[in-house]
Amino acid sequence: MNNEKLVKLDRIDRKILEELQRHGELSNQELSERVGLSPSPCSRRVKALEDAGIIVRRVTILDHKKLGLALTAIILIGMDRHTPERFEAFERQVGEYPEVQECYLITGQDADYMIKVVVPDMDHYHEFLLNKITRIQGVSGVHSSFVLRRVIDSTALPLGYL
Amino acid sequence: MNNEKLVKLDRIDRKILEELQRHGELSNQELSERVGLSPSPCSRRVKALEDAGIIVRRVTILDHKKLGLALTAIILIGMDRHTPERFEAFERQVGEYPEVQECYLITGQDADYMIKVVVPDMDHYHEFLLNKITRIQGVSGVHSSFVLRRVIDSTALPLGYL
DNA sequence: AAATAAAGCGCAATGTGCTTGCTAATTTTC
DNA sequence: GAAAATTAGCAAGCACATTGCGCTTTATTT
Repeated sequence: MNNEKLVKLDRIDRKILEELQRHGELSNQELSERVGLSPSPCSRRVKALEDAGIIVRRVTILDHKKLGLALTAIILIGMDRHTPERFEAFERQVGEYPEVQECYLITGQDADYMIKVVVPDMDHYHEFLLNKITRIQGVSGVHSSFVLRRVIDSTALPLGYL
Repeated sequence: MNNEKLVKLDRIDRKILEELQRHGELSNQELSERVGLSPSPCSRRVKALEDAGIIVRRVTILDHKKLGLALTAIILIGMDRHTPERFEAFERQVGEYPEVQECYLITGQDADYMIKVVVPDMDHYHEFLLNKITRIQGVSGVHSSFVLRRVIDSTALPLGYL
């Protein structure tokens, strides 16, 4: 549970992570075959990776189009004052909105936050922006971009550096 | 496998999706309890949601800091010419780089692509930008921002609109 | 409104896969 | 190079997922 430094990972651990990041549905049996291990040590390694906090959680990815959520927006947001109170209030408020999938505090003179928002269509986006984002105290500048095509949409980390 | 219109989803289906998008590790047994169903119909519903393509895939989320991947960058990229060949070449090339977690073709006059990149540190980022991104044919403008804090980092879709 | 058709739930049983203890082998350390 | 520690593999016990089936509930039709 601590945020301490890197745990030692051998080649098999990396293989396990590589497989699981892309195929979270894999049974332990199939995973063990792919990494060249028998089921029991494979299961133990996965558990160790979970306990070490390297494996954070498992999630299920849904199809937004099939759920009627066709519009994804990237919004760059600037704040009027860079005080902790402003930031805290913004972050607390943004956390209340399920439409916000990602929110990062970023560097750069153009914006303080970058958020990714998923909504059904442009009407809902407009409503979201006006009634939710621009209403938050301290939001001074907003610049919207819309996703035309998802070229890459992954959660996988590059494990080649380890 | 088709991209046809929305399948009808009742309240229980939505509950299942709501649980699974946040807790992909849930056993069918525990899921069934949470949505107020016995295991068998719950399993059948999940399978139906998979077959309908609403459940796309399961993934495992890893801890980047523990893996020594401390730097996340948001890069806005402009292209010199807006021709299909340019776009195709860029997208093909970017797909080769495991550091790129997301890549979206977006609207806006400032940029054509927004990509999210994960690397160990600033040195590696610099190298990545110079040797990989700016080398791609047609890349004319690049603007980098760096993630200072991950306020929200989720893959969950807002299911309240259904 | 009554009857029929359709869809979905729950129970039970079967089969598969996960997990834990233990022994042997491999790797690491001094 | 020897001892100690870590880790793989085997086997067994156990838990869970899944499939068939009868029944209830909902939807449809006349």
